[in-house]
Amino acid sequence: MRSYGQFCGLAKALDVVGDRWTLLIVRELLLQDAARYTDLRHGLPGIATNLLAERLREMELAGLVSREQAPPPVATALFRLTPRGRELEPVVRALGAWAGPLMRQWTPDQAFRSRWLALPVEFYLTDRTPARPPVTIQVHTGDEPMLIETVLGAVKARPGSAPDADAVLTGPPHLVMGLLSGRMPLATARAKGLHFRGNFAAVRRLQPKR
Amino acid sequence: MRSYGQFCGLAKALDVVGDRWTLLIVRELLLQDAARYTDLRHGLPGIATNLLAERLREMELAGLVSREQAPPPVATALFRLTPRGRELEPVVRALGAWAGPLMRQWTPDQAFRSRWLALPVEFYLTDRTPARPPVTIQVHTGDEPMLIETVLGAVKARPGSAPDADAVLTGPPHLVMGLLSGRMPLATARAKGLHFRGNFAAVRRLQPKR
DNA sequence: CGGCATCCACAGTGATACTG
DNA sequence: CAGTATCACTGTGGATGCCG
Repeated sequence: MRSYGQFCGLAKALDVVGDRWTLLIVRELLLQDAARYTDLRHGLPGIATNLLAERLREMELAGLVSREQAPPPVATALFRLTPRGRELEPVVRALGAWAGPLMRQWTPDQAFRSRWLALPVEFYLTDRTPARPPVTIQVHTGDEPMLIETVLGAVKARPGSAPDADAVLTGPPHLVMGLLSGRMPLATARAKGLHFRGNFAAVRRLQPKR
Repeated sequence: MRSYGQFCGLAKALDVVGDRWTLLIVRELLLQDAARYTDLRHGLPGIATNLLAERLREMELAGLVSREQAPPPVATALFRLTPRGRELEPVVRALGAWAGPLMRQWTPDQAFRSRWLALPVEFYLTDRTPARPPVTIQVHTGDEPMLIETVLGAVKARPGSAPDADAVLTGPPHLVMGLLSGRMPLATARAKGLHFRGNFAAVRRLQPKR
């Protein structure tokens, strides 16, 4: 991208991360820690492969991303965020928070990956009663099952399944998020097509921060 | 800009503010409150006039900006941020903070506007001893003189001159910021071409937050 | 002068095909 | 799997013109 040529922090930051796709690549690497090229492609539906290659090169040059050759069993390149790249987390967080009101509708033409749930869940949810025994919520939405767990007051999300989860949510992502955030009552979510099974108290443990 | 088509907060936010120049227009309106088209052009060196017009139209449509017809003495359109637009301040702040390390060099080919000082000053500086009488620092750098003042523990910056300022700084912007942030010792700044006059204790009142 | 619209050369983007 | 190559298309920036 052409530089703005302005001596201003915002402009300088955008000179580096303002390119199309760049911050979404940061998102994927915040979520995956180390990712192969193909993992990134899967997490970035819509990206052209040449653009992904070009962005990774630029981001490596800018010191945001490191590329390492994985040991023989894998024998492929792994991409990670450098510490400097990980410092973009507050930027991703701020943009995500701002987008909250834009996330109440979902249409099937919008691509969705289950892992993306982890960002809003970990950034904006907290455990209302951290002293009580931890809970596990199974979520079926998107491309792979996800687990949401309370850990020492925080809420974590990761891909996985737990047959003994306290609650199981199945349905489109905006209903899942509406319910998890406490914004949408269970009855409403159900009426709109969410399937819920288990102990709803486990869901009520979650609460937006602040 | 073409939509990413992803149901993800970050992607949705970038669908709205990811266009080139959009966040810089937000910056100008955070700094100026109400700005005429020409003010915006001056604050956005390098922007093509058709692009500014197009962005303003898009931002109005997205609910970020409002356009009002100023009363007869001015008789021109004034642009403001809507409340929704002003909620982008944390995004601008996060990107600006991330850019900190990129702001230590300045070359004359980089455009600079004195008003831009207000963002780092008000976001990241605080008054070390708020109980003591307020201080005023006059800064000469960029296109117009600026005043930096301590107000109830906060630090404010605005265009203007005060003949009785406690301190006067004259020189290139990176030296001014280096000195104000306390990162650069006075001797170093002077050696590099900053002119300082007055009471240095006034400058030492300022301190990066946290 | 303020507030654009138009035109043009060019750089960035995205779909597809291809390669080691 | 991990890209590179190609190419049509779109967005950008610079210049200029127009109109109240």
